[in-house]
Amino acid sequence: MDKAYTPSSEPDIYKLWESADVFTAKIGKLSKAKSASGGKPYSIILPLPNANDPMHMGHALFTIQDILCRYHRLLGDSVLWLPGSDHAGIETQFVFEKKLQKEGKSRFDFDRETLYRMIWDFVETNREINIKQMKQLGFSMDWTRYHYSLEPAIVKNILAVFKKLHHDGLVYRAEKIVNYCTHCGTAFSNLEVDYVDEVTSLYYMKYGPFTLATTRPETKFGDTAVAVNPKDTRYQQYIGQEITVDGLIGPFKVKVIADDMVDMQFGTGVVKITPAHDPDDFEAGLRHHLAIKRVIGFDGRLNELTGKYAGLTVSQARQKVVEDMKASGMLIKVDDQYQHRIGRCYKCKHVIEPMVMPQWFVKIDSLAKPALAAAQKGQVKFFPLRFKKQFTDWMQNIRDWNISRQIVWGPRLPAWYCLECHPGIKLNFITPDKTVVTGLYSDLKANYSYEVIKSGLQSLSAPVDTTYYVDEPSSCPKCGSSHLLQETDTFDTWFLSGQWPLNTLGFNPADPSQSSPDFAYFYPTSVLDTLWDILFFWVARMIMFGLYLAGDVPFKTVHIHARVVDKAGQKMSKSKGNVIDPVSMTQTYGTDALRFALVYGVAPAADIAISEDKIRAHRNFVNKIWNASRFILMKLDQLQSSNPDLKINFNLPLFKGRNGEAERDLNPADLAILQKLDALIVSTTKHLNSYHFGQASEGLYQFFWHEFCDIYIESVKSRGEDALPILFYVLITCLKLLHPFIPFVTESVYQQLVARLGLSEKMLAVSSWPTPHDSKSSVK
RNA sequence: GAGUCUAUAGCUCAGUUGGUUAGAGCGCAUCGUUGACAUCGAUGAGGUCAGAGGUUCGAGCCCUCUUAGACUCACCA
Repeated sequence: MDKAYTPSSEPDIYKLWESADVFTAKIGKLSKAKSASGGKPYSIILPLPNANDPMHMGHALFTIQDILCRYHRLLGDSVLWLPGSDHAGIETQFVFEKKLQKEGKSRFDFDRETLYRMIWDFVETNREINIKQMKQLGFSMDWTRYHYSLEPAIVKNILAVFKKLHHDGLVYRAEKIVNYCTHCGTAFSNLEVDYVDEVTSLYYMKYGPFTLATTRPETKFGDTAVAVNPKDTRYQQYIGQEITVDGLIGPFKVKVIADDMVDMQFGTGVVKITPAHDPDDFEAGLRHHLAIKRVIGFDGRLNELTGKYAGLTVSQARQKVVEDMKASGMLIKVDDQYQHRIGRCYKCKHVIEPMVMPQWFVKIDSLAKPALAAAQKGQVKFFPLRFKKQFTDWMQNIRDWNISRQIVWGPRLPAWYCLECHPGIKLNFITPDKTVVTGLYSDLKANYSYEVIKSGLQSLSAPVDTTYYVDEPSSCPKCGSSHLLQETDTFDTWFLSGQWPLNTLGFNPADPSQSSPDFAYFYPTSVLDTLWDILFFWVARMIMFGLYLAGDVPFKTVHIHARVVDKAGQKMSKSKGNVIDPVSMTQTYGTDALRFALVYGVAPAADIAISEDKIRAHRNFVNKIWNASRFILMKLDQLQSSNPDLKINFNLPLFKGRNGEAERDLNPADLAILQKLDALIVSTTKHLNSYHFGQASEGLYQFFWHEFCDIYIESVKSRGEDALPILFYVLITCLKLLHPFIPFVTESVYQQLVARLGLSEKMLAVSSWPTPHDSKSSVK
């Protein structure tokens, strides 16, 4: 054996496991019943990484799942850990557009088919890297069951589920106010908006007979009412009246409405109502049947209804409007220290512009109720338990889910419109000579053929009342025209990943009875391990889809782990320059060192502080294991050189009588180490069963280094062959206990032992979980 | 505004139903090791477990309040 453990052998060890096919799940075919608790299906679906993502510490935390899988494999369970990767809709398109930008191009230079293919190729190259890196981290995933979210069978199922939702009356189109990012060019769900406290200005302006306070003077062109509180004695005489407001581009008239939404204490107790560009005002508009007047376009600029302000961006317009109001004496005062919350795009950080536009929604109530009940009944358990409350609170207040995104990277919604029946459909397309054309079909049909429009199509926007067909008709069922176009909106990524456990296990939404054997055997899965940040995005959606489609939850336990942060408790980010790259750490210190550092001394769901120092410390631990093993084998060498016939008797004496058997004599040092080892087996098992990985790893570290190496091995240096059985017994038992955490060094050592001792279990990864030597110790 | 979490040695953190002198890694000090160990071993310094009060025979752990951070959710212009 080399003088020190060399991580460069890790890829060979991984190949050894792969060649023995130990990670491939076998349905109901267990090699042997290895322990009382073993022999059951145990499955984990990997929280699918984004296909375009380079590996970071978040991925390295899959170690937790690997520990569980390897532990259960040793228990004798039929283990499936199913890997995959996600096309990650907006995330990927965002990265790709940045790349285009560097090349001096933009997405508007291409038709959607071309753009889609370009992103596809971009993702394919990265997907391979991702897989290679996961193997480097030793993850015992079943690569024969790897899936990608855009593979044809999965997309087919997604579309079938959409049709089922539609058939069940749970899908609808509606013109609602949505969170629109003018920079990303798409709407988002409520979850994708970050609200940031910011200090801005609050403008007090003359507004007909009133003075009112607003943060958004530039939207006044879209006002269709002004509101006061019905109890406010100051304004009683105006309620129901129509007032005239000087609008900078000429006077306009609005109605004064009374609504409880108005806080009499705030500002002057008067609020201008802009239903087209504010969520609250939109709601008020519904209550009072107000007109919706759009004055901001999807490009983030004021439109033709704003006179001289048309073409200005929102912030430019605000500045100009304020200047003009000041000049004309309409501006009363400005509070420039007004603190409030501004919604920003979680992706690009630009201010979210609430917009009224047609979108696709899923009615969520009938999906959420069973999911809520499942959490409350404990059908899905949460660990740590506090996340259950967070989950149920959210599920009780859930709103309809906007599933449509105005991007190209993802499956398009399976809905088709007839252009001839609905010439009011708005089109964007690029002609063969690379000109971008925008307009209503009714205005364009004379100059452009259907074929040119279809092949160059970038996006379309159909009025909310447009008839659609969810099965592609060859011609319009109403008018017989063949001029049909498919909706250009794509699915929210989470609509796909919400069905991930079902799709990867071979569930057939069209006919559940035709689902694959994997589904029958491994569903519901055992554990879902993830970070809390996607509890609502992903976990909630999976539970809803699982119950809705398959009638059962997708996993029995949700295990929430924390974020990896740096030594100072800061989130790792490129801009802070505090990112520790897991791949380079494995190259420097070995994968095992990194893995152990990620779980050692970490409390459940507490932030995981990682530093190169910590990884180095655990590299030393890994090396300690290597050298202790080397010492024991050298001891064997020495003894065998003087006694070639030396045989090791592995029938260790029990230190308490088993079944009334008499106690045997044991050297006090032997007795002590065996008793402590038994306690270690019991505590490690207990901690793994309760997801206390930090404590499990600490116990193993303490025992191996300070009990076994410092005390026991030191004490046997002067002893002869009588010490060998217990030396090997303790070593092998420790290798098994440590293997889930640090698979490479333990397997590497174990292979040496197999070569020297001819052990019956030839591979540690599929050996057996230890039970206490003393029959009276018990493992829960 | 509602809710949740965190506060333990210089630094990063463990401490699972309350029980004897509160632990680890890194760092620090002294000594020893070069035939298991990119070292390793031995010994040591260092904490009124955020503050105050309470329950208890007994509290880092349970309860209340205070202070300081972090996070989640929420439509106030």
